[in-house]
Amino acid sequence: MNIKDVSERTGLPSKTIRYYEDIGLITPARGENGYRKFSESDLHKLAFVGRARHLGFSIEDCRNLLALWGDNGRSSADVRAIAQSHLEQIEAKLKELAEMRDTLARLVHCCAGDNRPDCPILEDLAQTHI
Amino acid sequence: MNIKDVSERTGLPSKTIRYYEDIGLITPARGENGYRKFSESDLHKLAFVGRARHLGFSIEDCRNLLALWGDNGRSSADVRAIAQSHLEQIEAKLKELAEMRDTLARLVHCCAGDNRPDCPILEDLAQTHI
DNA sequence: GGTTGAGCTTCCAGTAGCTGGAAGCCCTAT
DNA sequence: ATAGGGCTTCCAGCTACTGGAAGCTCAACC
Repeated sequence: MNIKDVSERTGLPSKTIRYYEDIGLITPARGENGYRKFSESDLHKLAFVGRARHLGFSIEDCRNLLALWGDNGRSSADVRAIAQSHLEQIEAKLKELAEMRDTLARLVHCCAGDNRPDCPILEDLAQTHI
Repeated sequence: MNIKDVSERTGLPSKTIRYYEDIGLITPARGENGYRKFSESDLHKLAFVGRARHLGFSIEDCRNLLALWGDNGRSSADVRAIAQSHLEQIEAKLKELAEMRDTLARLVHCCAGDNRPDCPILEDLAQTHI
């Protein structure tokens, strides 16, 4: 299968698929013309990575998850540890973003948004604690 | 004032302050020895940017906010538009992250996390919709 | 006066995860 | 034969810094 078909079936852009080969996530075969020839296994790996990325896992996490997926002697604890750690990072990020949202929402709400210069948003940013 | 003092007073790393000069957010004066000489105005601008960044504004937003801050003829509507747009992006990101968290939390919860290979996390990632 | 160490400078490279574009080969259809 | 689309590689750029090397400057100490 050529790259475009793989792209359509996995939903990943061709550029991304080439990139994933570059960094060693997959190693598709090559035809005599130099074209990549993707196997069903390549396809499954790409789809796996696509879903892991969709859940926000880093490429390095994806690499480790792929390896565990292919390792019949794995311990589910290892998988769980990766997911747990990632979950904690997401929760931290969520907290940070929620704080930003609260502050911003308050400021936006307070700002008249008219043609006068007075603006609580700028006032807040300019507050000097130096 | 030298860069380290500015770093301590604003909480921004020296590297970051130099970077902000590089990209034109500030233009501190120079002493005869070539050292940057920061004015109070530079300090306030850096603190302003620091707080805007803390609220997640992009550098380009910061640049625009700085310009509006320094423009007495501004309309608060322009400031509000930047903040509103940023707020919407944060809300979108929050939603995305919350979905990730929900899925991940469910998967992590379902995974035994022992020394057996069976793992609902991998099973979920490997689900073939191709 | 000399030396040492900290602080300052510039410049280059690297981070994450792609993405865009250029130059050029290959394949199929007309 | 030629036109087009698809494939290839390679290089550059995106965000917002950050690390490190090489080298100048300054203040302090002997």
